[in-house]
Amino acid sequence: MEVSNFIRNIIDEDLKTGKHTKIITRFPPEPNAYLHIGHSKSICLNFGLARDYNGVCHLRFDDTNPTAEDVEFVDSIIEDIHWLGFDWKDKLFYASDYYEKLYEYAEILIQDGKAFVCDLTFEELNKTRGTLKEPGTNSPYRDRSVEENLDLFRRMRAGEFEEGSKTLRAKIDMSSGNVNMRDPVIYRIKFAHHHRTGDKWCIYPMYDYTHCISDALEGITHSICTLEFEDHRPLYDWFLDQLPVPCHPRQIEFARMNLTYTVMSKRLMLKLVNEGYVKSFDDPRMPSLAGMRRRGFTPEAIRDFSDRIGVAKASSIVDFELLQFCLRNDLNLRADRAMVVLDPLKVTLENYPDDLNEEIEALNNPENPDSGTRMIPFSKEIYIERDDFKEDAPNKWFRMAPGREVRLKHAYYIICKDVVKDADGNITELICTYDPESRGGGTPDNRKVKGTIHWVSAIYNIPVEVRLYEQLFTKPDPMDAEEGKTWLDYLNPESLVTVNGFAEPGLKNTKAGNRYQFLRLGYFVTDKDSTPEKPVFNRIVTLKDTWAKMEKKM
RNA sequence: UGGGAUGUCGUCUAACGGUAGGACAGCGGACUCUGGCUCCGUACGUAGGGGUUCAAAUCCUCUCAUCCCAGCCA
Repeated sequence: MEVSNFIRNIIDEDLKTGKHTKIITRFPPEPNAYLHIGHSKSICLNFGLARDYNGVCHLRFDDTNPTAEDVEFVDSIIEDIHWLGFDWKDKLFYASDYYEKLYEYAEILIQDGKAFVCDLTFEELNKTRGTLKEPGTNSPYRDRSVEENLDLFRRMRAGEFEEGSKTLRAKIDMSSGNVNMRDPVIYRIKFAHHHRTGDKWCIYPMYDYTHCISDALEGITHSICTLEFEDHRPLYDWFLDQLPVPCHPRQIEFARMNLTYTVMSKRLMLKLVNEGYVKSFDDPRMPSLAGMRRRGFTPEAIRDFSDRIGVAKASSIVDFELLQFCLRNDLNLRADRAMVVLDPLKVTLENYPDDLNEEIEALNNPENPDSGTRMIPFSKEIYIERDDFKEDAPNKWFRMAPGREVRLKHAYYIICKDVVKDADGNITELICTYDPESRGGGTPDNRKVKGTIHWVSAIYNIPVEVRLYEQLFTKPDPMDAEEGKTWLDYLNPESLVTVNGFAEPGLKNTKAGNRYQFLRLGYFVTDKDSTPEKPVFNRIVTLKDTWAKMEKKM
């Protein structure tokens, strides 16, 4: 699809004026958490730009805080981005690759009198920083000599000082309205083991200092980040202006994505897992890419979704319905159909020969002529969906009801003659007749039937477990809680309903990751818990249900 | 008088002084061996006031609303 947005306008202009002849973007995750659907916007944006403009997108891990980061996350992030369909070839970088260069630049800053070693404690520093409305005050260590600063900084690196006892700070302006400019810390002491550099360093550079220089070292042309970094841009530019860096990338901010019925912060996702509201980080209800992957969402649908939501600077919350649309749109063309009954009601065809065993041919996917056909066993006793029968049916109902004729998908027309009930009045069975002339779903007299329902043989079927997933929350914006409530009060108790159903036998050897449309029910994916003895399916998304909508209005 | 940003159909987004367009959702209909898909039709919007201009979503101005910032996190 064609996309137009303010970032592309900027790039078009830069290419037109000759500011750049080629663009380089980057996706810079910190390896301290799993990726979620919100990240996919940034991933699709950065890699998509590189793809469309014939440029390059780097993957760079922003690993400057060893106490939070771990290889576990670099591995999962790499897996997720690849799964989404993007690749960076040999352009895989780590901010930690630049530690030595970053250190050299810091000495330059000191030599130029633009950075100083500060002995203020954490609390003291906070006190002198001022508030949002009041300016801060200069550190008493601000005017140390270049020689002293250099000596102290080198000794910081050498490990002579305790954690927290000293920092290296940029000398900018303690009275700036932008608190980021109030002599920000650029190095802190941490005696921590880094997942890549090991114990080589005991001082680590801060984000603001590291990010802009990393961008410059990699020749990034457009450094695209989210809105909350807008306040940091003056600092980004300040560092690059002070230092002899190879280029000065342009930072551009866009609004991060929010999605209805979803929480996306790392903290909240962690709580959902740790406190058992979901089973794991790849629980199919989680907004993590791992969860969505297990849920059966396709990378194609997520990329399409990314294109459709666009990019802008106004904060927004996207309807989850759009993602569902993208999913159905993609799956409709690709998922083979299958018949599964989740809530069985037995139907006996009284005029069907006792000893007849037929196989019915069925189209795998009417949207895809190449998908071929399969055979489904038919028998005198079958199961239909309990919902598809109504004893007192309204006029507009054209599924099964006493005396009404319906079509069994791919098979025969049947008419309900009798309803069998137990002592409590529950319907236990339907006695029907079938029209042998209607085999394959049509009759010589071209008789029309309004309703077509799905079914499985009551004899030749396999039991399957089906996990019906819905939104994790009942409120579009769970964070917008009423008085006295929290987001956890809006957890949907029915976000997972597990049912045991019956499927056509062909599903026996399904493999994890296979996707299907269970006719009239929705799209499903085989879960990794699946075995040949007991296939397990996750519902990806339901089909649109016009009848349910009509029923609601009645 | 801290600083920074943002306001366009219900939602997301386009327009770069010249017909406010698209998508999802909604509504109505056609088609259909899935009440799916597809197709057709339809309703709905420039936060508010003032100004500049032949012409303003777009430029100026005031107001209002919302979001972000006081980690040795990113």
